[in-house]
Amino acid sequence: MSESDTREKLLTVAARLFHEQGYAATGISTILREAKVNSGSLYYFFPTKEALLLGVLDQYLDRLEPEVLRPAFEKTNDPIERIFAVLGGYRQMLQMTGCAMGCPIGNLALELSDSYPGVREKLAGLFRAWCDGIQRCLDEAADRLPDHVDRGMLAQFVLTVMEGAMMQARAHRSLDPYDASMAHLKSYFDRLLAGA
Amino acid sequence: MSESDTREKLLTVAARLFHEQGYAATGISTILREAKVNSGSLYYFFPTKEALLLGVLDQYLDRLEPEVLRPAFEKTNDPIERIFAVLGGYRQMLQMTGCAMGCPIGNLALELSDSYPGVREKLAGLFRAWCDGIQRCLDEAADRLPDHVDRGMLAQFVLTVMEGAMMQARAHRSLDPYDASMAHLKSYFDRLLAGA
DNA sequence: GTCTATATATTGATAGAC
DNA sequence: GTCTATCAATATATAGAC
Repeated sequence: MSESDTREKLLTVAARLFHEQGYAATGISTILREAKVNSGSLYYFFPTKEALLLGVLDQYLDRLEPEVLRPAFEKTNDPIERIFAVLGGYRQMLQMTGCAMGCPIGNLALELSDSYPGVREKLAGLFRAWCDGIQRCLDEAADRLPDHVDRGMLAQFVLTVMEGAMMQARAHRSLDPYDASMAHLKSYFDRLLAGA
Repeated sequence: MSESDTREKLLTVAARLFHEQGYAATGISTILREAKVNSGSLYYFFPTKEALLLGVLDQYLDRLEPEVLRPAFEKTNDPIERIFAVLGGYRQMLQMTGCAMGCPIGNLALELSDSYPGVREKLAGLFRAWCDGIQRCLDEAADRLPDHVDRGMLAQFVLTVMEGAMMQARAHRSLDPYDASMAHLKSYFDRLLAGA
């Protein structure tokens, strides 16, 4: 196994465990066991557990465009439908995990925004990048939206609804709250687009 | 100090620390030190750390009506304004903590929905109770809302937006995302109320 | 870069006197 | 109900040979 394979494997396993169990609840020893890597190797690449987390967050940023946004955008050419295609992707993730796991970024944001400043900044950067993707869609649909709408703020609202909806779906172990919130978001968009 | 004073103090300190640091990141020893209580006393009242958490959640449910809903409802008689008064209360909490702490229930929901079944159910119960409070307002305003609106789902949407907005405020350490999302929620309500 | 062995602190929880 | 002392397990991290 090449050097960077080990690094990648550690990032993959750590990302999965942080997502499944949370950061604090995931022990280094569990990561080592599941990645089949020894302690010395992990600490060769990542001096601390926090550094490993930062690596995981960097990886999420790298994968946002190719694995989250682009696949959804490819489903349709209508910019507003593209936004709801992204939201549909998260619904699929909920469905596949029985509404157990939620958004990996959102989970970490509420678990440890405060604890580590560097982590908080990276999480904020991830949210900003996600919103940028949504805003690109909104900008494309600018002529269909009322003039007074701040498209950056509207993108932020879309993220807000998505994260809140995933939280509710997870807490209730049901897609219903997610679908209900998506329906209202859709209704809001319909009204915005109609009353331009 | 009377027996139940000790229990109350443990619940108060544990609630604060779980809110500030998260559940997994909060050690029993820290709770004992800050509550000035000895190990034996804690385990007399709560057989495990999880039981202590369940106690904290029970306390949150007890205090929802008197400390969250009623104070907000007393600020105005208009049922829709009452909803936004509740949301304003959370804004105040964000402001007082420099956007550091977020919603105690939401934080716990994303940290440990999956880990402990009993905990997840109590969290879901808390969310349901909160939504019930909002729905009472919506029911009062039923004649001003379009007939097709499911008021339970709309209450759920209000919670979704509130939780998502608190997450964003915390991640960005700024009230702006919270205010932006509240403005959009208000705009949605205005459109619903106008187009009844 | 990887290996094994280990250090040190802290974790949640218990025992038994009072 | 509260106290002190302590347990066994686990935590993150390190040392040093290979």
